[in-house]
Amino acid sequence: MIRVRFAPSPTGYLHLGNVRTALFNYLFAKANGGKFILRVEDTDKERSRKEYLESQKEDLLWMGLRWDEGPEVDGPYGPYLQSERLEIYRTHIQKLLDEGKAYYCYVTEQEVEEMKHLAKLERRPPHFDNRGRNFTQKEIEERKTRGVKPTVRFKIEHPELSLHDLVRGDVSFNLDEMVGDFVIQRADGMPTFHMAVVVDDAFMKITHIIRGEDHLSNTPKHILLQRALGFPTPQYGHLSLVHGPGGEPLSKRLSSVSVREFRKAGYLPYALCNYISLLGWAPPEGHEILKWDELIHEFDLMKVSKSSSNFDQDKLNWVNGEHLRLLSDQDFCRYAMTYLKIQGLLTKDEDKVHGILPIFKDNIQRFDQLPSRLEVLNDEFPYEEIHCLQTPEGREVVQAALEVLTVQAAQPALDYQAFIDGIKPKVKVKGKDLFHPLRMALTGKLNGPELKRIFPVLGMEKVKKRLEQAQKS
RNA sequence: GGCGCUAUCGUCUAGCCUGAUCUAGGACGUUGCCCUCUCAAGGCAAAAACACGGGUUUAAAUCCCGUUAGCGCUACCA
Repeated sequence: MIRVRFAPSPTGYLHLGNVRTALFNYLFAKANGGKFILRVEDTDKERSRKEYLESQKEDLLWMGLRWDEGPEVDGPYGPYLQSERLEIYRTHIQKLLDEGKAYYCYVTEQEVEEMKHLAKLERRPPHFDNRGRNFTQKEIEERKTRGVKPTVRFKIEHPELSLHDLVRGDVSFNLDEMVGDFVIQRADGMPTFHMAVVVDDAFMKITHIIRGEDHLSNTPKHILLQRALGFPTPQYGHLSLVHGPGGEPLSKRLSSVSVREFRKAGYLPYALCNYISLLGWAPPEGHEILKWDELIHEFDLMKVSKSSSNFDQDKLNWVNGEHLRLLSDQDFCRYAMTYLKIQGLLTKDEDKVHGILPIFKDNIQRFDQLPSRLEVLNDEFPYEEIHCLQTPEGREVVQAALEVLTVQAAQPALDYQAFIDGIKPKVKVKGKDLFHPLRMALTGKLNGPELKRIFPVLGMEKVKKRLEQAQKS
């Protein structure tokens, strides 16, 4: 049974890079009949915040990435918040201590800083020199009386290590050149990330660890820890990082790529997933627009690119537009209404909005373009471009349209084709010069759905009123 | 600085492992044309890339070495 996890720390909002990792985990699990687990890495008391945790869960759910085990869902290996698992880490740290694989280190944080500083000056690799390993009993006593609180460090004994990474292939490390003995328990008694991850992944029976490339250099530490504790080593897959449009690394500060912003902008969640999947991966058949089920079926972790990629808003917009067009009118309305309601943008009569929504389907890429489109329903609206109404030709068109209306007034329903056919012989212009003033007069905009479709929803009375309004401009 | 990772059109990528089928394919974007009595949507077409330098080979985008550039890690953050 394949078991994967997504393990965010609640120190900010989820962004494109985070959810890509989550998505790839999810897709990998689902394609293989496995389980997707959510674990919260909140051992950093300073930076972890409850509101971030809530927003992260909310965003994940919105994306459609429902976890099989985790907060609120539970499962056989909980709890799923690291802050509630402290006892488990403690016993394992004790075990390492008892077996001499780790030791209390009385070197202060300040000393470590100095060491690093000095190393930098001397142009040496700035890593810990393991001095705490060899303190005499006297030195330790002396430091204890000074009030020094010890950390626990893991002894690195076998620094040579290589692994086969699911996405990167064979990778090898020599820890001697990278780091010294590393901290597994802080002076305040809290476990560090390395300790917690290793213990949790083992206890939660994680088989595949799919995470960002930023963890690649941590992996040897984790493997060493697993060996020392007698845990199996899971399969690793390190995903390349996603960068911003300019090639700069994505950071939590860039709110423009946070899931919340995408949600606000009116993207379809699975369109977003579809786009994200395209970052570093290409569907074998070349069809890039994939429905949720197809995505699960086609996605292949082994085919994910090793190099990092840049986020491209234009392509996301295109993907979303394509998905919008794939929707039935009914579904389009449902999604659109939900969006408008949640974002508090539904300021007009619900039935009216509902009735007109489908005509915009071919015309928008995201739902946040809807409010502007819906202005057609207003009794008054600004003209986006008044110029075409003020030219002699423009006035002629409006005038002619009004004349046709009075002639047709006797008829029960306004017929679009008859309306246009009526106007044509009365004016010299045609094509663009004919339709632009009409569109402007009726909708106030340069573009939008076909006039043919706008016409019936407006009705005779409104059309007439608008033309008269345009005449005055 | 050390260690690790990466390198194909502006962007996302196919091809690389298993050299010849690559005058390098697709998609977004861009430009042009068509469709429609308008914009958009749709259709068609064009411009656009193997980072650089050395090898190996009859033959290299593909294998090897080096250079350059970017990124990551180098925390008592995760």
